[in-house]
Amino acid sequence: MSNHSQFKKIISHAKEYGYIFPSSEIYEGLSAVYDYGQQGVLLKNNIKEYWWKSMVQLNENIVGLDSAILMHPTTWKASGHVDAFNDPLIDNKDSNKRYRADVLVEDYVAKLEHKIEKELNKASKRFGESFDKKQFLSTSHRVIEYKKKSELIISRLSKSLENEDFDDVRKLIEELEIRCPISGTKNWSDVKQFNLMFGTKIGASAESTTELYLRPETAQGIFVNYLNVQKTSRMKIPFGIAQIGKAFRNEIIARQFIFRMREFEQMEMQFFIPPGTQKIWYKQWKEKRLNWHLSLGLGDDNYRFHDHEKLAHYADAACDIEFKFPFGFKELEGIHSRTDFDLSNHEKFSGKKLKYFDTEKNESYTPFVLETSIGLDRMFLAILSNSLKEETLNDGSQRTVLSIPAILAPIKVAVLPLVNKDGLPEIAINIFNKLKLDFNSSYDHKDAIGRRYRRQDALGTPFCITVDHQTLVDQTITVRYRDTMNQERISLKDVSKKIQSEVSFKNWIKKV
RNA sequence: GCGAAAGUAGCUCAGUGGUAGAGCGUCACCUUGCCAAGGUGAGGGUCGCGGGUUCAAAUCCCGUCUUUCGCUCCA
Repeated sequence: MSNHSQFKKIISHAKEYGYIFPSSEIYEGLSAVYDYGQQGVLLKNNIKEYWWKSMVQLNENIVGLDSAILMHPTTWKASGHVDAFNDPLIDNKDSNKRYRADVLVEDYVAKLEHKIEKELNKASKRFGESFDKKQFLSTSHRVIEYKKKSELIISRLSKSLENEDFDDVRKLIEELEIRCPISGTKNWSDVKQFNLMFGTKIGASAESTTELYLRPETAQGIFVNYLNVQKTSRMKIPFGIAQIGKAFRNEIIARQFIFRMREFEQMEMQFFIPPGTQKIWYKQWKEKRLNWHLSLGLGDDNYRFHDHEKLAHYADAACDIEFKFPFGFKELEGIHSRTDFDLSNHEKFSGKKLKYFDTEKNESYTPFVLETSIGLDRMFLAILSNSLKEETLNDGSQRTVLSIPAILAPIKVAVLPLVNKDGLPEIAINIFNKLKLDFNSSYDHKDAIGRRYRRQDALGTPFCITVDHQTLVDQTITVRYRDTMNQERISLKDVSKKIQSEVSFKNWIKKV
């Protein structure tokens, strides 16, 4: 099956079996927004729980947090998002290429600087040892002209950007006769401001409203609370704060099903460490996080690290754990050494001291931060796309199976009477009523047993318990396994224990 | 945002100007079957939406929305 058709198959399977629906579908949908259905919400919750337990429950020095989506607007100035998430963009109408308008101008200025360098080199060759760089720079007409020009351009650009005068940015590009590197033409569109953050308002009356943003990342809720948590939990550095929550980004193009959405969910852990130790912790968390992924058994070859060369405004080291999606290796989780960028900026903007007093070192400092940030929806997609298989069995028949790792499977067990008579349904319902106290279970008596097995396969249910006539005689049932299709006869009283061992956190995380 | 393709039942799709179809799935009844596709019946669609051309539009034209792919952009 080609990757493309495999991906389409995943999308339709997700809808058909209640995992994911397009948002507001009866109104023709909303671009790049999706809803999680009855199966999807269970899978999603199970992913969250597996992550949460691995972070918070297993680590004495990591605690949780659930901060609000709405935050004080200054938060986003301090975090750098107001600047970094605001790009003036311009399109060339001939090549249909989009550029950052400010980058186009800056490239032009860089060319001027380059010309100055050239003049310098030429002159230095001409004058030999007697060349006085300083004097040349201050006397060469050409150099002075270039310098003046570039200074003028830069000051005009920054002034226009500051005043959000995008017409002038466009005028500047036209006056400088900047051409598109692809088409070579000067046929430019208007400059448009793209704010990657969603704006909203608080307050009911028009006069009293305050402009707010929906958070573009959950991390800042952790940063502004780190001292609250540290003081009330008696945590000592190094310690971490974990959080799962929604974030919003007004992506220009959101695509590829739930891979890039405008509303998405993150699972983040910010780890607070002494300055200078970030390299050690970076390495350690890279390893830990990869092992967490591998524990789910989706295939070791489906993961790889991708180190960032271009770093975000807050990082001094960063990498992704990439997963092999149907459309190629793509980011699943990011591990970033965020330095003290966020905390020291929050100190600056809030005027509040966010220093930690280290009793061992007997000094106070602004902690550095090591971040692990995983896209929950991407994790969901990774599992879904990896699990969906079309098998051809020995007898030539087809089987669609969703081999979701048992610990994450939405429904753990289905209880099925072999036939819908002879008292078998009553026994099966009894078993179901007991099992549902511990597991998400389902009961089904409709259609032939084989078909019911296949139905559960497509839903991703790892275990089926079948009650047959022998159950009446010796109190045994059969457990039928989704992935192997094998059956095993066990005593009725061992059923719960059996399922428990297959889906227990202890047994899964042990595989790390 | 640009370009290409697509949108008809829950899913996959046929239908290319003349009464809206199939397979699978769903529901009911029969069949009591250990790995899909037994029988009978039922339900489900103003053919993405809006406009136009026409005696007549799922079908032709225009616009629009949504999705996939390619470019582009992006923590």
